[in-house]
Amino acid sequence: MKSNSDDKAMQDGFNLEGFLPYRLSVTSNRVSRLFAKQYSTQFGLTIPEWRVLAIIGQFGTLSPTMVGAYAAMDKVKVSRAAATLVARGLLKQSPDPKDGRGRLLRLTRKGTTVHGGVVPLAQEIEATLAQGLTRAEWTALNKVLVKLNMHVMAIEGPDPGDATD
Amino acid sequence: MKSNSDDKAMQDGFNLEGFLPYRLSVTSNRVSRLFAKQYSTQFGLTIPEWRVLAIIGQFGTLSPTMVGAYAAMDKVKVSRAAATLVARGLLKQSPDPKDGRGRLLRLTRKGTTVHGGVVPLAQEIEATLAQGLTRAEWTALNKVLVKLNMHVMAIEGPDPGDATD
DNA sequence: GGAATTTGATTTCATTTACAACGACTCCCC
DNA sequence: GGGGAGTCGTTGTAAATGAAATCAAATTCC
Repeated sequence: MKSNSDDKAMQDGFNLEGFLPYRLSVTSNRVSRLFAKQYSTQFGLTIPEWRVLAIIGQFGTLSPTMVGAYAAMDKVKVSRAAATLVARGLLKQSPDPKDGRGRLLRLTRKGTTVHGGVVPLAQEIEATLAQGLTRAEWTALNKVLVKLNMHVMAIEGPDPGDATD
Repeated sequence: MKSNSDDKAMQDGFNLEGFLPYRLSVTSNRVSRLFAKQYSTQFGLTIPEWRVLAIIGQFGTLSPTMVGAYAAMDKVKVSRAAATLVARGLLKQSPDPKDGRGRLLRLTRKGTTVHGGVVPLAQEIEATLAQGLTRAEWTALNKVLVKLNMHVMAIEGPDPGDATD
């Protein structure tokens, strides 16, 4: 892999490498791939699926809409992820007695077991990632991401849901 | 949108909100959406397309492989983005005289013009983003993302290409 | 020098995804 | 209490994506 560093480079001041949105995308995708691979091989779960599982494990019985709100996923993705989790016996879906349109999602016994295995894996991967940064960098990164996210939300206006992966 | 904060929450110590890979994904996707919308409406370009355009604008004549290396895109995506850019007359593709398998991509006159419009838009959007953070936070974010990216590369092993969006 | 392997780029195919339409139901208001 | 508007969740469809197959040309190794 040879580079033609001088040919025409830097003719204008633009440099993709130093372009933050690009960096953000590349790093995020790389991290997501790492997770996706782990969850896929160890539990046969996609990222949307494990997010739904994590949220319901954390908050208990929830409507799909609530799951989407907590997990920053649009309703289509929640619906399909929930459908496959139900099909695999990890989630139970029942009608909402308070609202004929709504559904309620909760973990089955099996789902609880899987959730119990999934959370430690997430924390383990996160710990591996954290080893690449100092503690100060890590907490700063988290804080700045939240701040940037809120800023973009303010610019972009209302929320279409989130999280491509 | 009412919350059931106490029902069952925090039964274990896991909290998606504070989970860095999740934060990274959500913020990255939101930023990408913002860019995608701007490029789509103002230039009719997708993100892969504008990346290819930006890279070739920056470095001059390049092979698709090189474009992929600089832009962190896998070769399929480069190939398709290049094909549509060629079809729209922004790029010219020619055989590589040095290597019968290779191709060379360069900007057409029209492509140069569009590139000249695309870069300022990118910088403008970036500037808007930057307003949400202090200068120190901004540079720190960039640096930490690079560091994290390198760490994950080391863990994950060889590079399959990148950048979903 | 010629078979076997490797590499650059494209194409094919199965999967994933987003967008829009839909059916079912609730809410609001006259 | 009945009609219109809005909401919840699912499904259909068209585009985007990635993995593997393919094709052509170069490189390697007897």
